[in-house]
Amino acid sequence: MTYVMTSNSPRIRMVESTAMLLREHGVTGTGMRDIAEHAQAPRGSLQHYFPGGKDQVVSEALVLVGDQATGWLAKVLAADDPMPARSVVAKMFEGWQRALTASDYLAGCPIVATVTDAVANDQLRGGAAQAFDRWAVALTAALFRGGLSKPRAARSALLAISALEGAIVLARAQRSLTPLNDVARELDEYLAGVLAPTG
Amino acid sequence: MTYVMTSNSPRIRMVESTAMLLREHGVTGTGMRDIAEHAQAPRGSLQHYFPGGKDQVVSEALVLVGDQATGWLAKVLAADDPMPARSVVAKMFEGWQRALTASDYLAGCPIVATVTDAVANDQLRGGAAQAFDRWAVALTAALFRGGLSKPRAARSALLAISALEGAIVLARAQRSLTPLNDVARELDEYLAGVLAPTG
DNA sequence: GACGCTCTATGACCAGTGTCATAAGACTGG
DNA sequence: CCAGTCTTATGACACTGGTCATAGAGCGTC
Repeated sequence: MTYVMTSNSPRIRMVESTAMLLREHGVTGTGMRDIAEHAQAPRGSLQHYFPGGKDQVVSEALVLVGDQATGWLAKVLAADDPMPARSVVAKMFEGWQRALTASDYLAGCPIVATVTDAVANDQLRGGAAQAFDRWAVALTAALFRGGLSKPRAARSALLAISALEGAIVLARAQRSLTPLNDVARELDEYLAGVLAPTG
Repeated sequence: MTYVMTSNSPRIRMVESTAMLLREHGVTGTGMRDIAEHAQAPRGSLQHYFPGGKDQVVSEALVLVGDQATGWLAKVLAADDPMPARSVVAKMFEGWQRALTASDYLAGCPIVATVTDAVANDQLRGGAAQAFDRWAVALTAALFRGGLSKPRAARSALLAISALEGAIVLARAQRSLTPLNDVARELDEYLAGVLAPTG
């Protein structure tokens, strides 16, 4: 699989490569040599830019994916007319449907991968928690602007993220979009109910 | 952490140990030596009982957790009076809340762990898919008996499993039950809406 | 008792890991 | 031009991974 690198800086390239490799192989499955090779950078540069070792590279990769997740939500928030909550969630799912088919169901969420095989590592676990939190905060804001009450938006964001993450895992296991589609549909129905005037 | 082994058979003990270790360390993070040690069995026995190597042990562990997941759902189905759908889902979440606090947020779902760092391994990926499928089928039946229509029960089961799995990951990352609680609450509301006569 | 089978036990091998050490290149400021 | 710093490049180390090979117990059967 070929990836398009967005930067010429070796440092950034390595962080991006780490994020990509994490998706398919997890933390323990991704070696420092793999990262260097994928980023087309020498192994020595890894040591140079990331004296904190593997933990540092992975941590920065988590920050990067946090940026990506919150990035388009920030755009949605900055748009002139508010996007309805149901559309926000729907678009989030669509993005992952594309990602899954494009990677032949190999790519998953790097944050989930980090949690599942590095819970015991406080630095990485904390980084994952922070990434989730940033995502949840951004989505909460978007859902609030999209018509949900504040406390409801927070809980709905948590539900949407959880359901999405779980559905991604199911979809990868079955190599099928069905879980993602079904979950998106029921989630939409839930949102419709929550948004209904008959609160 | 001490686990209670349910069997004296070394073979079964090793499969059980594998399932337990998978929860905290994932596939790549769990070594054959770890399994043997945890099961208090010699390394040679692993080779003897599982000539298929690590893949075989992990696969059998996945079958085991599939059994556990479908086990109590079968009991629910066999009960005289049907358990309402909302209660079924609620109880599923409660079980995981206990598991998380008991393990200090270290233990996750072995199936998720397998998918996240062994997607490329067809045998393991297939085993995970099968475990998910058995679970979904059993839960669908329980939800159907609990008051949902057949097609709705299938999609709701997918949503519930996805949301649960995702919430487990979030909870482990944050070392908090909040995601699990919030997700359970919103899921319950969704089920209430789905069950409402005003379809 | 000797055989055969199941199971236990241990040592070795090779490929892989993250990290360290060291040196060579590249490029800027004087 | 040359000194100094940033970056690249490679080799080595200590360790762990799964697997293979082989031998040793335990035990029932002919």
